[in-house]
Amino acid sequence: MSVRGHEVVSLGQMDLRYYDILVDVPAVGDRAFTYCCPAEISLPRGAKVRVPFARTKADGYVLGESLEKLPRDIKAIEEVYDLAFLPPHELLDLIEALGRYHLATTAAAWSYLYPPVVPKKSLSRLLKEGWLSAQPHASTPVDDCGESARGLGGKIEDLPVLYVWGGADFRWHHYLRLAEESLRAGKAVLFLLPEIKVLEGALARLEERFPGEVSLLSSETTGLARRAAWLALLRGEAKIGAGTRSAAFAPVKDLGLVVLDEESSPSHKAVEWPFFDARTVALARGAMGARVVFGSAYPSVEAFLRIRSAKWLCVREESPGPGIPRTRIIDLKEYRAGRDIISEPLREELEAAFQSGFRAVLFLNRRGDSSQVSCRDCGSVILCPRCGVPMVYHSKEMEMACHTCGYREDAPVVCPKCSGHNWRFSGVGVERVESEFKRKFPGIPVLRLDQDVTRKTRPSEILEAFGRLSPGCLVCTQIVLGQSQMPRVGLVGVLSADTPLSIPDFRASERAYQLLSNLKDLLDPGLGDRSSFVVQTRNPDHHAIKGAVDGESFYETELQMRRMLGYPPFGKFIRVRFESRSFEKAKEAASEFASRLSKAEDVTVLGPAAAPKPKVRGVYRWHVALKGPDHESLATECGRALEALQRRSSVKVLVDIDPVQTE
DNA sequence: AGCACGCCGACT
DNA sequence: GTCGGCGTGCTC
Repeated sequence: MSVRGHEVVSLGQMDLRYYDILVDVPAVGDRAFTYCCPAEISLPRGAKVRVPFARTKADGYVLGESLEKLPRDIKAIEEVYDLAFLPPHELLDLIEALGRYHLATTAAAWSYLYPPVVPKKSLSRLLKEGWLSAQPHASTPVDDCGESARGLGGKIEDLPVLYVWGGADFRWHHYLRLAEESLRAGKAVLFLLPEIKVLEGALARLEERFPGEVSLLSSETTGLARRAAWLALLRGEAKIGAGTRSAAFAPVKDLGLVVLDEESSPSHKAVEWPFFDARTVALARGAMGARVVFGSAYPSVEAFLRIRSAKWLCVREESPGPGIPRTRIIDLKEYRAGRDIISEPLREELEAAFQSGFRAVLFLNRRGDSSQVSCRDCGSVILCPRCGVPMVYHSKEMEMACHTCGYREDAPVVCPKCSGHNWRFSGVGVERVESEFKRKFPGIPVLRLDQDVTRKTRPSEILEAFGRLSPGCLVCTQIVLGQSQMPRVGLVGVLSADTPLSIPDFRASERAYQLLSNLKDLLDPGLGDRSSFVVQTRNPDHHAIKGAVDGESFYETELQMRRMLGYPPFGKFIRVRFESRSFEKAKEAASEFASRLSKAEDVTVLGPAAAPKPKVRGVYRWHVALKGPDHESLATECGRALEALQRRSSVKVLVDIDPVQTE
């Protein structure tokens, strides 16, 4: 037995044990490697260890004792992470199955079962401190998760859910009622919120009802606090956990209830490999006996279908009834007052609102002044040198900014290509809206809320100032949504509802519907029909726009279209992204993958195409989307095609099962 | 992920 | 002739 270099323990004379270990290095897949450690140290399945791997170190997870001894040098485990954090057996099984579902490695999936900062000890220290006292779950598998769930059993989508459909107060009334019920039965509760802002709001409600009892699992809380919360829930010392996406994995003991709020928020889905979705994780945990509750004011199309087909149980808030805001769709094809973005009918609506002393919100989901600056002489567009997307002009700072990577530079005076100095500014952003508003309503105070303003001022300050205005106007981007301090207003004007519709994504309509509905909810319900919702669009007949204005006709139309095209929830969808520093390589790999799959039965191949962000920080992105009738066959075909694809270290492959956002 | 091994183009 | 490019493969 040779142990090279400056090893901490000399294993030369010792009795050894061998373990099969899954190293958390995506490129090696689920292949196990054998490592050794002193025979006194026994490691249970799922134990997290640090091992030497290639010329570096890697984290790994114990699969079990190795039966066959390899006829070669076997390296020793270097460190062992505190076994107090060992997840229960059933959860390891479940998350392993979830990893397979996502075509991810088991190690990558299991890594989510540990908080980010876990103390670890070297082998020598473990031997000195007396190992056996330090292993709580090693010999006693945790038993309290109801019937042992062998993986996922059936299909994830078929697991039962209670859906709470309504406004925030209505939802939380039910959430808290169900939580109390679960706690009374001695079972723990896990709350999942889409993002940190929403979590803070939820925490206020939770703290009011369960003061001092809520353990925060948010990735924003520091490593140590999160570790303590994690451990308390794992040991059953704490009974209520709350957090964002990654908290869905928290190994809570005796979990009786998982509440996932704002079900339709895309933030529940990770944007990085392996693209886990908190909704899927929550559903999976239902397979271990926890009750799963989803809620939203505007369910996703998938959720709507399951509710309607009675697969999921639903409690729904009664509609508010009288006092519905006046709504108006303005066809921009008719009212195009030159280059102005505030149309004449919208101007009139605003004037009327201001005369009543109301506040108004003008929404446009684009920052800056002009989304594209091009040279009138040679036609060249100013592009980000790193991302290749058009840069946006910000007049106040006289800067060009890349909204993909954040790169900024001074606005050019002369064209770098032809030395011309006649610039064309096209596309409108909120900064242009602000200046146009000032011109049209010189007497009305106006504030702007977007990512650029928030770099210097906190949103809460701006919203507080806005709340004191009467009348007043707030020109804003998406950032207003979910701001807890947002004052209610008498008018909401959507300057263009078309941007979200033009995104090449089958969920574009759904997102536009959600966005418009959420914006409509900024209106003061107390004002009833004195408040108004005004939408400017070039697609006045689009079902997403009509749906947001007159109720939920949206879902029926959208379901029909999705059924016709075989999109979710009527079919399964996988997106595979190919990344490379070389444009050609990324494209080549995507093309080869696509042509390989074009022969497969029951698979529709979309693409290859350059990804919506075709180049990010110097890396080119191509993607291929796959459509098929069920997950099993689609994932199998996808996995097979990827294996057959010749390995190119210069191309990174990222598989996204059930993609939500397309990037 | 790193890092070596190996096979084709510019150069002392 | 060699130096060095990175494409390919391996890591217990």
